[in-house]
Amino acid sequence: MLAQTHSLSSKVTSRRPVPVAAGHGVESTIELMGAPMSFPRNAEIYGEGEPADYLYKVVSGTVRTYKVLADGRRQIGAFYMTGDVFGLETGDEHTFSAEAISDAKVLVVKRSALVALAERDSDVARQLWAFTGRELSRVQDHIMLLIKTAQERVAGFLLEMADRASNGSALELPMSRQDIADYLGLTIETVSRTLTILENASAIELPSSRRIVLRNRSALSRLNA
Amino acid sequence: MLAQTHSLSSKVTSRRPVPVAAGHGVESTIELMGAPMSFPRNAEIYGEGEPADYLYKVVSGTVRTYKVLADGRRQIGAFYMTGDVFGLETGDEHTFSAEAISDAKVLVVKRSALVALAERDSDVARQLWAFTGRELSRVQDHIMLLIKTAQERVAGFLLEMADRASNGSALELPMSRQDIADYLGLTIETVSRTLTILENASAIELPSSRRIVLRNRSALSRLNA
DNA sequence: CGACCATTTGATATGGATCAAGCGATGTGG
DNA sequence: CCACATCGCTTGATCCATATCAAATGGTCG
Repeated sequence: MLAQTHSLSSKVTSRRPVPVAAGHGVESTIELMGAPMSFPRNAEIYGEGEPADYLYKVVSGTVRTYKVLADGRRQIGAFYMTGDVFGLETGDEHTFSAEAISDAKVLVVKRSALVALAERDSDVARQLWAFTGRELSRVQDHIMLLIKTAQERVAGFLLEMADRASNGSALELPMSRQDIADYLGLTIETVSRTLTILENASAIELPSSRRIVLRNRSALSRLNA
Repeated sequence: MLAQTHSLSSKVTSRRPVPVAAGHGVESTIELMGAPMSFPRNAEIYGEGEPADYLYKVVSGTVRTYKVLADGRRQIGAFYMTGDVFGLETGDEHTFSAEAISDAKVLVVKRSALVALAERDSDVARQLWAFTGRELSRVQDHIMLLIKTAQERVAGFLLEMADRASNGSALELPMSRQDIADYLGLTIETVSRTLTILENASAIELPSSRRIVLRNRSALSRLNA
């Protein structure tokens, strides 16, 4: 837990009028009800086991969620980028911790407000469900990555990132090798070596360590098994 | 796809009156609306990519869900036992296939019926959401298993099964070593060897291959990291 | 420029996979 | 009722992908 623990109680009462009618989903509701907050690089947004009173939507920057095992192994559950919603739980505690990877702005919404809204507005209810459903299928895909070889994992990771955060075929990674390794269940050395192999196979280019150009997507897809 | 593809259209129109009022959840609704069906050992219940028009609740027996990669590797997503709900999707296709591990009876409910009900009954809506949420946290736990050592995975698996399907410390496994291996991301040989190691460490006893007695849960928990 | 941190590269170790054989339970036909 | 085939499981021997340990390189910031 960092110094930057947020006390939202005041901020969350939105400055703009709360939405009333049905017919529009949570997306806009979050925009309307969300209180903007900023977190510096590596700041904790919430910790595993803390009450899940808020959900979040990334405005800018990138967020990682993770768990640490007793012996220090860390597993990153997901990376969230602009537009992604995270921190929504059906239980009352966060099951992962969340940190800003880079300086990040997020909208923060009180969960109880949305749940109350969902009571009356079945559109909102459906969208809350849909968020959890999307998360579920993301995690299922993640499992399919974790049973593959190192090359397949790294290729899959690059394709996933390209789908989400690329302009054309150039890719600017916000996260470190350690983050990638902990997401893929590999070591930084293996991630680094694998990237070199992919570069030598001219599937990618590495102008700098955080910048990756996908030269041959079909080769990557093939590797992705 | 097996011969036993089910055409439910007729059966699903329930013989008992459809529930009316709010205040009770999906659980009882499934009991009321569900059409009982039986699947023999190894029968397919649904296939990956098929329309997810129904959801299921296990009455007896055990069900596995799985995906197969291009090269034949199979990953089992989950085992569902008596009382468990499976096959509920937020999208319109099943993301995994489902098969009966042993002869199984399930209740089958048309998803559209529940979704329609959820429109009016926020209790039902909340429970649909909760099912997906429970599934999500199961899959997240599964990920945490997959990054561990073989001993930790097997120990974790045994503890999980004990929590769900044991009378006292005796455990009757409905699934084969191959199923366990494909759930844990290991080979059958490694599963078998690991069980032997746990037996030699007197953490468990193996009266027969499908019967396992947990002798020392805290040792298993310790292994579970 | 120099210190620091992230990343890459190299050398070696090892956990689990693979290949292969043996074993025990279950079922079938003679 | 027994011989034998079959199938699932265990055990053994070897191999290999990735981890671990260690050093070199590069990029960033004072």
